[in-house]
Amino acid sequence: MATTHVKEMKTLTEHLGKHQLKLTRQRELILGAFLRQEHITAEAMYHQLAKSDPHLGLATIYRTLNLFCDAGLAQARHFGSQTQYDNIAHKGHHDHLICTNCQKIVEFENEEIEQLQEDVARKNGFTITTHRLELYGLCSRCRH
Amino acid sequence: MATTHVKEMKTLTEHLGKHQLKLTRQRELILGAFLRQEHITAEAMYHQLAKSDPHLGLATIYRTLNLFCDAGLAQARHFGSQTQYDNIAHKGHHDHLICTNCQKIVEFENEEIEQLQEDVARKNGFTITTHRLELYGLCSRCRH
DNA sequence: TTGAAATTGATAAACCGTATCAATATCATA
DNA sequence: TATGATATTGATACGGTTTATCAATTTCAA
Repeated sequence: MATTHVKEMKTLTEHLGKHQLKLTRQRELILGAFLRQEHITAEAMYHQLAKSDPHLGLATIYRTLNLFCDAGLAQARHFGSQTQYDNIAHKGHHDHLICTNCQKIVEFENEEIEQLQEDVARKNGFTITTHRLELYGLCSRCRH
Repeated sequence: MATTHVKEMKTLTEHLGKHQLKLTRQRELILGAFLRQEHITAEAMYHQLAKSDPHLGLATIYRTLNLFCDAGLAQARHFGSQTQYDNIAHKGHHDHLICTNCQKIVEFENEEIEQLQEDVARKNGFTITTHRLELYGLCSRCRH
């Protein structure tokens, strides 16, 4: 973790410093695990990290993932009854096409749409830091 | 209600007939209230209808809004920790600009973006039934 | 090294939506 | 219109997800 995610680690420590928060073993551990994924739920991470640290509590994972959201490293997305925490770095400019029948997810990128989003934001006096675009429907297989 | 929402009433009764379901006083009442809004939560409707019918149960409202989804009159959308039921008739109006500092939400609609979304979906063999577009950033007041 | 303050783990509680079930309302049929 | 099979309702228990609580522990500035 230490050598591969220097940038994200810096983003986190800067956020911590700015808000009088502390860097803990658990936060480092969770950050390392989080950055390895594109998106994950708190529950999934709980099971995944049980091997590394059997005493790591679920509440700590929720708290930490929410902290990552505050720090701008993660983004919470409510899907069904659960919350997915998206890795901002991995996400980049990928938007999603999601099949509501088989749950298949196709990533896409569209520069024209991004541009129009900027236009909309500017017209309303907003400065965009991130966005989320999800198209729900049926994939070709499930339509039949 | 009776005279203004004839079309939606027909859609509902057709769905009811097709599935051996019955038209009840509660379903009529909830339909009338629902069609007056662009989107609403079950909880909000519960309080809103308490005046018209103090004994109307929350479970009935959930059941009925889900029924409207099945009938194609409504669409459920997970927003924050709650479920918003969108009025299909008003569809296309539920994209959002969200200020990450003050939580202000501005709704917008952009026909060009919608069109491009259709293009992307078609290229990937998808048929879109709904979508979610949220732009996160700072509003003009919070940027300063 | 010290100690004020933040964090943790365990778990209780809150929250949202669904399941259950006896009582009631609907509506096709006679 | 009256009947009765069946769908619906309201009240509430329940289940899953996330947050709040709090004593014990850890962090880190001085």
